[in-house]
Amino acid sequence: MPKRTYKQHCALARALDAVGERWTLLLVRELLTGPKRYKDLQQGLPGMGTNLLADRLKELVEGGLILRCAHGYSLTPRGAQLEEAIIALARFGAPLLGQRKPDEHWSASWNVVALKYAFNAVRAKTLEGVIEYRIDGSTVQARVDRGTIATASGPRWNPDVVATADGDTFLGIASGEVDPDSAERAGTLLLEGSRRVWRGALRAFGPG
Amino acid sequence: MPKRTYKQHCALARALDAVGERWTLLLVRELLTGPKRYKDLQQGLPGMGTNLLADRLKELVEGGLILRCAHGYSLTPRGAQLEEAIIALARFGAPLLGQRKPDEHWSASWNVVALKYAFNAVRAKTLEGVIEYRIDGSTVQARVDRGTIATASGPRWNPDVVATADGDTFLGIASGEVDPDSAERAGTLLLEGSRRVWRGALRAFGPG
DNA sequence: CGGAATCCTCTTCGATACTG
DNA sequence: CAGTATCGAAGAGGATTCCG
Repeated sequence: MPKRTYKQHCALARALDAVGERWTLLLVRELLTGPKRYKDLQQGLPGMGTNLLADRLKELVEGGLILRCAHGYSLTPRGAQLEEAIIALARFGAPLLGQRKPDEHWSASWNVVALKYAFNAVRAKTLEGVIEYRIDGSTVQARVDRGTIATASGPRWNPDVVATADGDTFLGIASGEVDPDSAERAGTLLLEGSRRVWRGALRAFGPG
Repeated sequence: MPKRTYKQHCALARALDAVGERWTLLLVRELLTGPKRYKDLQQGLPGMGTNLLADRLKELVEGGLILRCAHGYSLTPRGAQLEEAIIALARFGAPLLGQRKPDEHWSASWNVVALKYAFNAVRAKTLEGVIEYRIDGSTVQARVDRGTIATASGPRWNPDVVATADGDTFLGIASGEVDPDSAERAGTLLLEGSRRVWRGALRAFGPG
């Protein structure tokens, strides 16, 4: 099996040899929020052939980027180093998001990554606290402290404010098409806890 | 032409829809150092079919990432936004570089990108000045000022120090396999100008 | 000569069916 | 549940040819 390579002595080409094939970075994105089973990966990657998923998993294990574990597959520390590149790519792709098309898939867990790329360290300078997002039944947390951010895919920290809404409402707020105050009055967005932290979060994660 | 897409409402998937196909990011890398003609691109991307290059160029023009210009093709401001993602990927790929294999291509112009990803803002805090690298006849400059870096693919600024060597010597120094002082004594590395700035550059760009 | 379009072969992808 | 096997469709790679 002569694996296809660019044959360039270049760091970018090497990275693309390792993770540049179709589906690979999306697979890593799935594992960025914690270990996943084969079945969960399939559901998070609709359209990916099951043989291809098996192939990619094998490649990534051989490359030392992921690990077989009791609960399926998880990222190694080396694999987790891809987070920065994924965030940078996502930041580039964000302006292309537009409105969600009817045939497009969407998963609440992708918001963990979204929080990171949307996070604006400069505007978050004065923000400190934990924001908990409850989206379509799943929980995502962001912990902001002195211009840095940490995220979690479940309830890890004690939240200062809890925001509950369905996916479309959050997507609308994130894109700037939905006004948070209006959504709250309309009852599609429910806020519990510190208003001050919530307003800071809007500043840190909002568009523009 | 139904273009292949991941059909996910996710910023990473959107980015990969736009630039995730084979060769695309390497093509953008070529243009990061300035406008290039079709022929130059072919030479910088050995192994890429000419039809594929034409297709990719068309896609990128349609996507607003590159522009036809008098001298061939150049990046638009939007296309230049890919630099951060490319640097992040290259930083991930750098540990995979190893030694240059005999069948691997290498181009001096790739060092412009390399300087950026290898640049360590923390260690460069006290460095200020312009370093000029002359590699196999081509000139690359790095301008460091208060922890920030700018690069140029030709002689744009007045250099504080000029380092002249062949590609293998620079690759060896970058990977830590060649000691700069030994290389200088051996005559494979020639330094002209400020020793202080050179030592600072070694700290800012060196491995480890 | 630079800048492609065409043709043909080979590999990879994606979907479905199948197995331990 | 976690994969393997199969096969048609799409994409990639190389050579050649065409066009201005």
